[in-house]
Amino acid sequence: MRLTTKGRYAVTAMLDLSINAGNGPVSLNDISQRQDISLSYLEQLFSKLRKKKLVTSVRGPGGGYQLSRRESEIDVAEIIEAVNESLDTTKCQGTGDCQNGAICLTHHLWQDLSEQINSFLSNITLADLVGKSEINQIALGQKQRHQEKRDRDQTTIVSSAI
Amino acid sequence: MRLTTKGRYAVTAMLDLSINAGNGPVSLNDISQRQDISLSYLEQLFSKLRKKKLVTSVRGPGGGYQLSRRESEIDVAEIIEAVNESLDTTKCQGTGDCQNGAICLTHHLWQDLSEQINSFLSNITLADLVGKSEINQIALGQKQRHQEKRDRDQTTIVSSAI
DNA sequence: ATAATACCCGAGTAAATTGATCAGGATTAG
DNA sequence: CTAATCCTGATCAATTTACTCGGGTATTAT
Repeated sequence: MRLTTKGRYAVTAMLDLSINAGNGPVSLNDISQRQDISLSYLEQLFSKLRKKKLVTSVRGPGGGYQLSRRESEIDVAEIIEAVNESLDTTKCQGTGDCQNGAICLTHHLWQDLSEQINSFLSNITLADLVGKSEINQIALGQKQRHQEKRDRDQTTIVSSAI
Repeated sequence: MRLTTKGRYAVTAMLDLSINAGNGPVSLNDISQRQDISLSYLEQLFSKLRKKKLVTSVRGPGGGYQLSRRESEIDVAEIIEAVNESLDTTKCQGTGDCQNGAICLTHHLWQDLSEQINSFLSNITLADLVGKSEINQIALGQKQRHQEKRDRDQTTIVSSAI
């Protein structure tokens, strides 16, 4: 098992998408700024999320990404799996041939752990996360900082045009 | 978080130690053969386990390693942590400064998951694992194959001495 | 039409980690 | 003394991560 920045970024970005939906598609540029994730890296992650049909894309100006299902029907486990991070903790990926063909001493332990992790994460949907007050608090702060940055950039453009 | 062969090997080796204790110290050579783990790699892992006081060592012929506490007082979580695999899944290692100083959108999610994993693994001791019938079955097969290998090696030595 | 916006795609890369090997010491039982 | 065993450190190939770069292509606003 491996749970690194990759899976965390994917979940974070999907959550950002949920929270900031409502005004049409959300661009990766906005997510990149709000969540502090490199744009190119986001593109790679969303390519996988799109292939796994978790999001749909709209090209061109005003375009971006949208959730392809309702928030309540996308759980955290499938987002992590979509970006290729396996939640399985066994050596043999569950097959049971961990020690040259035979089962290893600790196979059952890892299998049980994998089930625990999986049931925990697949029972949490984006809707659950969006419903949490702490998360909305954090998101609010991020939106404000993002808006301020936009304003600054705008000022820069105007002043450089003078 | 990272749960790879390293942590699995450590738990497997400690379990082997529990099962095959009783006739004095267990040598890494035996564990290596029974569990199919490279001897040098085992040495690296046991160096860490010793520093974390989970095992004690006896040098010289007939030497090996022993558990430094009772089986019922060593849990799986501490074995994994002893070999440097953190069970924490947050980006910030729990501090809460995940996004340049501020807390990130998904901090609480990963914190909850980490607690789940930790409480699961720290509630399982070596004694619990040794008590499972499946595990003893597997261990029995490993002991037999190990004994057979010993016999073969012995024959080889004898015949080469002729 | 044209330019701007945004998605799309593949190659490349530094740093870290993993799992392993090798070479040598130190310690102790027989 | 000698063999078994622990102990230590160096080194290594392979893999992965998180990221950058350089180019596309589709769509829309002007």
